[in-house]
Amino acid sequence: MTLPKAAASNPPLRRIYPLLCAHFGHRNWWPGDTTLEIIVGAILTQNTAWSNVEKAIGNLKKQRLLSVKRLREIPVEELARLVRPSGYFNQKAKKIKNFIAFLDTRYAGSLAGLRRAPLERLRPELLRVNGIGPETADSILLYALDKPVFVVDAYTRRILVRHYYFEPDPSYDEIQERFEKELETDLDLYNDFHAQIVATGNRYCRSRPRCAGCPLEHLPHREE
DNA sequence: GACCAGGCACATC
DNA sequence: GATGTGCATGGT
Repeated sequence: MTLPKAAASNPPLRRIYPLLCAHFGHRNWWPGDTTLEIIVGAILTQNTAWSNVEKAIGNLKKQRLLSVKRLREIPVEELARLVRPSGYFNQKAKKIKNFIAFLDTRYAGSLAGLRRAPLERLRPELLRVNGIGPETADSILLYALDKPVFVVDAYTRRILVRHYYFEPDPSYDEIQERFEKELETDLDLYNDFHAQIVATGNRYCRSRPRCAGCPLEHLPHREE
């Protein structure tokens, strides 16, 4: 693996965290109150701005739908209507239903049972649910179920590539493996580090970056 | 009006 | 295995 010379002067990955944390403060993530709300939010936020997800979650809360029982009973068309503001609403309604069906089949509909299962078993199971890919699975595992997996998202990829930690188009697994290898296995660190990355992405490193003031501004970075 | 946002599945080569 | 496409709303 060859990286440009600029990468040589980069601090190790784990040193990025304190830089971000000093800037944004401890984030105390995920934005959601219950296990189920976090799981639903993880599905609804796929390729979607969080502000839109909030509207959809608000609709679900208003209808008291954030329970396994109510989500099991509601017709998928009705669910789609309620999550409409989050975009891809037909697909996302199905995905939520798919998760509930998985929970019913494998864990007798019990979130507590799900939470008790070991990570090594849970991750492959979640990835087999249609509509749950690596990021959604890992968000559920880390933020809803307190399992120590590092979540990789578009911001993670964009920021690390821009600062020469990876060549363009790194794979999900490649990025995740590197974080998990170079960091202590620590739930709170995984939780807050990813939250810091999202804060950085939202504020400074969207597809059209605004680097001025970014806590990583002084690191070597690719142009454009 | 164009572009973008905390993906994923599926078709095709 | 790599690449392309559909899915869709709401903010800038």
